[in-house]
Amino acid sequence: MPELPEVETTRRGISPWVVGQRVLRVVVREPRLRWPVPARLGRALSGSCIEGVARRAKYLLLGTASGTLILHLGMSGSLRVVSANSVPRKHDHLDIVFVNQMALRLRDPRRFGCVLWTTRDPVRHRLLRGLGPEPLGPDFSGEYLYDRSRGRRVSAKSFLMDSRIVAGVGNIYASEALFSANIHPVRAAGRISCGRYEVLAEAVRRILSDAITKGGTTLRDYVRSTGDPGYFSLHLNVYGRAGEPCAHCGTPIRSTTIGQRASYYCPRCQH
DNA sequence: AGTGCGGCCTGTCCGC
DNA sequence: TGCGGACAGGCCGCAC
Repeated sequence: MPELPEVETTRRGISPWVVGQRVLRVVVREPRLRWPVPARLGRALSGSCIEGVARRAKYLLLGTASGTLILHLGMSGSLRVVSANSVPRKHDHLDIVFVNQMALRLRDPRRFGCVLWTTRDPVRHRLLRGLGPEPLGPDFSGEYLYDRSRGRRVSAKSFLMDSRIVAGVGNIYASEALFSANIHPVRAAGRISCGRYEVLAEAVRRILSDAITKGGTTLRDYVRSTGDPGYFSLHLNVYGRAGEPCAHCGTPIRSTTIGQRASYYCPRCQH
């Protein structure tokens, strides 16, 4: 499942292969993603150069002179750079074929991802305009979380996963960051001190940054004719470890459901 | 406004 | 061994 670090690693992995390339055509084998792939995509992109690949939250933004391709990998999406004539496998839904006979190929078995086109400033697109600050950007801090959380009764975990509060913190990283900051995931967001939010914000930054650094070793996997990008394995302290001893105190890790999401925490360390 | 939840999908895992 | 069913999971969009 691509979380923010995987999306950032994907961005870095494909950038050298697509930036500056001219689009020859777009091949859509399966338009039924989360939203239908726009029929005008081929017309819009063909003949244009990809000028840059940016990221906002977990959205990838491929910029051209006339508009921006907005791409989300959903739960199961991946991008590879392949030879344009390589045979697509099952779930290879879309190719952006370049003049140099390479192609950017989207694979997404569960089709929770999306491919959209906008001619406006992409950050004003309805999917992006309401997003909170980037967790690795300058506007994200403990003080910011503290200010936004006053009066809020939602759980700390739901608060941290609310993309309007901070963009792109997924289920795994929310559990891990809360564990690192010793904050119980169901504690009301409005009842956490500024100092504890400072620790939490720093934990979010550190955990995401470490994961991106680890992803750097897999960059070459984004370019090959077969196989998938190898998502890196993280060292996880609590996620998926129900029943296992806490690394700090040995108490068995517990799992519960918060906002319909699996959540993991140490009942002794987190409060 | 804040909060909770339904729904979209398929691969994987479990029990029979 | 094969099969059906439950489940996971990002996140939008709706209902209250």
